[in-house]
Amino acid sequence: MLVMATRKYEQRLRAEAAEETRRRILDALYQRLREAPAEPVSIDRIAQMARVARPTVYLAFGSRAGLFDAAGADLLQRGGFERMLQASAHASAREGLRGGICGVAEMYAANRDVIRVLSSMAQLDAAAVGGAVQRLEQGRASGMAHLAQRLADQGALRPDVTVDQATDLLWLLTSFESFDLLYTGRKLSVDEVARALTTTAEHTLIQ
Amino acid sequence: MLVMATRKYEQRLRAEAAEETRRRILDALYQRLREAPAEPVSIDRIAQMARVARPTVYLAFGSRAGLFDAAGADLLQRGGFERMLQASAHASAREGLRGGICGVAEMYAANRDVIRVLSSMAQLDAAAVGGAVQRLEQGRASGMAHLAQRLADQGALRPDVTVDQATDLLWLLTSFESFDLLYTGRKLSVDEVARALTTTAEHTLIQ
DNA sequence: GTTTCGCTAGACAGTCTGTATTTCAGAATA
DNA sequence: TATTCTGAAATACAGACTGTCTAGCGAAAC
Repeated sequence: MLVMATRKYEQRLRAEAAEETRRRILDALYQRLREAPAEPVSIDRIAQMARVARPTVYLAFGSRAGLFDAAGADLLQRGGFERMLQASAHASAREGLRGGICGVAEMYAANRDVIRVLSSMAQLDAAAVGGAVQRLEQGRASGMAHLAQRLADQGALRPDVTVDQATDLLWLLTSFESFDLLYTGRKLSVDEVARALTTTAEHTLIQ
Repeated sequence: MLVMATRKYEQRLRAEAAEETRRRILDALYQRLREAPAEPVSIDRIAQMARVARPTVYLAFGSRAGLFDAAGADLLQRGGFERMLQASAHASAREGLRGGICGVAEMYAANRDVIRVLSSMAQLDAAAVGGAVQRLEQGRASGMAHLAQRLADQGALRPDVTVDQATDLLWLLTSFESFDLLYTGRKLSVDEVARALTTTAEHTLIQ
């Protein structure tokens, strides 16, 4: 009791089981958001769907915000964010523009309902989603500034457009909100959305 | 008791008092949203700020959703929605395009924080804001379809742009989300936002 | 003076979050 | 196999919020 001989545990199976519990909870959240994206989400409901006790959710994610934060990070990792950045880093900045817009459109479409809720929650209550959304948007902001600079360096920008102005418009056109206004609001297909956004960017920025 | 002789009441002062109570509550809501746009809103808090008992809010607006619905309607009525529609109905469709975009930008800027919360709430929980946001968006949708048609009729559209495509882009560029991505997200001034959106619309749609 | 009505005050049920406590089953070790 | 550790369940609790109900006050309307 007084002196406890510390053992070294490897806990392979246990860590795996814990990880699998986290996955079940995250998947339950995704499922819930997909089947009812415009309804409030209760932790209790998510726990039931994951066949887990409610306190287990807090054990695994710390808080409600932690759960949504983890969902955002999970999306970032598995949702094709890498592929998107890669597409926008094409040697030709013009090609990078096309690839980047197509990339975000596909990424947004693949997880539309989940991103919809995360975005809106972040707007409504900054603390409610942890930092996941901010991190994603931060990455997008610097990515677009970089792309605008490369367009300028390669002489692709219209002469009456500054790098800052190009960054602003790219920021707008690659946002989830822009995508969703056309995809959900106007019922366009992913391809049609990508085409509309690309055409707009090219007409306004490229000479 | 059994037979109640119904009197005719004029209730001038009383109706005025009731109307003034509604106003106080709405103004308290606006104030709260402006001073803390990214925090959850409790009815109790709003009632205290309006120096009114909590049940009075329910008496005046029926429910939480009713309150937000009324706020949306109030914005529609007083927020310059009329002026905006008027501006986009200029004889020249080209001028209507410019005026419409400037009009929405000013309207959005005047009540940015309130519209921000109403929009996000509508996305997260359709029932939480009544029909106010849907009605506003419905009006904007038909307005933009109308404007696109007039641009086509007056031969102002690029030959490679259909009326539907023009409607889609106008829908995107006149949205609150587009405005706010530039205004709050990129810290542009109202004029700069209006100019960016107008330039984009003209380069992409107008020949 | 009497009636009416907007509003207050207080209490209540129900739902949600977040936390603490106890307990169990099974994995990790010896 | 026996022991120890630990992820998770079960339960209960405090606190905040919504929405509703009651009783009652005070002032306007008659």
